[in-house]
Order: sequence, then structure tokens, then C-alpha cells
Amino acid sequence: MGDAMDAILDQWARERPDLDTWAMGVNGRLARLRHRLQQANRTFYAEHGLENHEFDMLATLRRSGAPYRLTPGALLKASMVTSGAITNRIDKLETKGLVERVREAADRRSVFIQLTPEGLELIDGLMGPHVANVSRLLSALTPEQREQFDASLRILLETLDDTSIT
Amino acid sequence: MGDAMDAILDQWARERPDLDTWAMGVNGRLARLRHRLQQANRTFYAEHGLENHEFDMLATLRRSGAPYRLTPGALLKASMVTSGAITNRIDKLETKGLVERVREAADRRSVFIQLTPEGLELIDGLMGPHVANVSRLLSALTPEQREQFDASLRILLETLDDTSIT
DNA sequence: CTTGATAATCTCAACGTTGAGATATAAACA
DNA sequence: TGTTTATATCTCAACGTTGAGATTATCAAG
Repeated sequence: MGDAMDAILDQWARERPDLDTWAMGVNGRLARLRHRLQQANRTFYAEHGLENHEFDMLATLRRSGAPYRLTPGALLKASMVTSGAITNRIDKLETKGLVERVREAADRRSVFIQLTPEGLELIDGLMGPHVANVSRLLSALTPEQREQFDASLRILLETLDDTSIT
Repeated sequence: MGDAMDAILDQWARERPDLDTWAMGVNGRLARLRHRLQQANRTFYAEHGLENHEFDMLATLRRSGAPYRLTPGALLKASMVTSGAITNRIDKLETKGLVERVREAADRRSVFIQLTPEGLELIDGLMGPHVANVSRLLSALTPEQREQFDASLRILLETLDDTSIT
């Protein structure tokens, strides 16, 4: 048995036997696995009327703790997109009534993006099923494999300087 | 030492200790690692005037073997985007003179997208440095860890039905 | 104070992707 | 042969992201 990447690496072995295929394989598998998981998550979120990135933003606000508010700047750092996209996403969630812009900071350049009661209720109800869903998707690994897999991911991220959140 | 995901999971442990964090951690780390690698690859490709997806399409044609041609349909299956994007990407590469549309199939609905001599020379010269670059990015793992990491990725992809290429 | 520099957020034109539909060809079958 | 169904590719309006710049507010220095 093999996955799609095995077939791709077979082609490379035939065409360019000089190339070491290990790194190419990992690079490709990471891309493909990420894509599959994202698709599966999208299906789950859609059942509750949310886009992938909407779930992410609600979850980011939820885990920040009461009163469940962060500035757009903080949401920007917590995401992997640019400022224009953040403004757009906040606008959409505000229209849905799941977050609201609150101006009450000392620094009046700033705004707080805060979960509404509806937003809080939605994300709190979804976290459990979401975790169960992801667990199911990753259930093919043994407990030992899981631990090693996660550890390797952490090692790679640390060397690539992935150290800041907000 | 920890990565960004460790801090995020600490927040969840504080806010929702009922949630099992392992799966969330792997899901987040996969997204982050993929993003980092894509950024690093982008930097490398940009030094040679290529976008990420342009490199991918040239590589797909290259590994298919002489005469380095595939139909848009095959390129579509090999990619993770939709048909409109494929047409657009082919157009761009054709304008750059790296591929050309060749109509000589028995089935006249079909077109071959074929590497030009310039396209072949470019991708062939880039594959070695590309592999070296990705190897460097993943070099923090020991040989044994690499093997286990790759094996786990394959197991997960197989269970998620990632089995077809073109 | 006032000026200049810094910071937070938003704006918007350019660009790429989506995805349903259009177009053209081929295959199946009466 | 004519008709229907299937297949391959392209088209294009709607939508989201990018990223530089505009806007507004704060801070530091004189």
C-alpha cells in the first residue's frame, strides 16, 4: 500500500535518480495532509454555518479568556493572513452578530473585537465536537506514534522560529 | 522551550480543561509547519522568478517523463485547485514561454501542456537546489525521527484516502 | 504647546480562485 | 444517420486576499 506521494516519488526516482526524495516526500505529504484536514474541518464547520477562518477567529477569542476580546492587531498576529483580510473577516463576523467592535480602551486608536453572547455560546458548543472530529481524523496512529509525531512537529517548528502567539 | 502551539494549548487548558488537546495541537502544528515551509519555498522560487504553483506545475510536467506533456485535466487532478485556476496558471506559464499548448491528440477536445526547452532547462536546474533547500529546512530531525515522521504522515494520508495522482 | 515620529486600524485597486455554465468534440445507441 | 449523453477545456462574475497607503490617535522632544 502507498499514498499518492509514493507514486510521485517513484516518478522522480525514474526521471531523476540523483535527487534525494526524503525531503520532497515530507514536504509533499505535509501539504497534502494539511489540505485533507482542512477539507474535513470545512465540512464540519459548514454544518454550523461557519467558514474555516471564522471558527479560528472565534476560537482565538474564546481561548483568550473573559471578557473574550482582542484587538485586530492581536488577531492579526494570531493568524497567517494580512491586515486587509482581518478587517474583512471581522466585518463578516460582526454582521453575523458573533462579535462586536467595542471602543473603550485608553488608547483610542484601538478597538476591541469581542465575542457576543451568541458568539460565545456558539464556539463553546462547537469546541468539543471539533476536538472529537480532529481526533477521529488522526486516530490511525498508535498512542506512541502520536507522541513521536507531535514531538517531531514541535522540533521542526522550533527550528523554524515559530514561537510567538497573542 | 516550546513553540507557539504550546502557548495556545496552555490557554485552552486554562479555559477549557475538559478538552483533550493532543489532536488540536497536531492540527495546529500541521497548519503552521505547512505555512512556514511554503513561505520558505516561496522565497527560494522567487529568486528564480517563479511562484509556488508555477514551480509545482513545471515539476509535475518534468516528472511525467519525456515528452514532458500532460493535459489540463491531468494537471487539475495533480493539483489541489479548481479548473479556472488551472487555466489561469497555464496561461501565465505560456506567456512566460515555459510551457506551450500543443494540439495533436486524436481527441480534439484535448490539449497537451508541454514544457518548452526553456521550461525544461529551468525546472531541471532548480530541482537539485530545491531538494537541498527542503532538506535543510527539515534537518532538525534525526535520521530515525525522519523515518518515523514520514511513516506517520503516510499512515494518516492512507486513512484519509489520498491515493490518486496523475 | 507644537512638531515629528510612531502606532493601530481601515481602505481599496490589483490580482487569483471558485464554481457553475458555455462551447466543442466524442462516444453510445437506436 | 440522428439523437443523446458524456467528456475536455475555457469563460466569467462573485468573492477573498494582498499590501501599500490613508486616516486617526498617541508619544517623545524641544
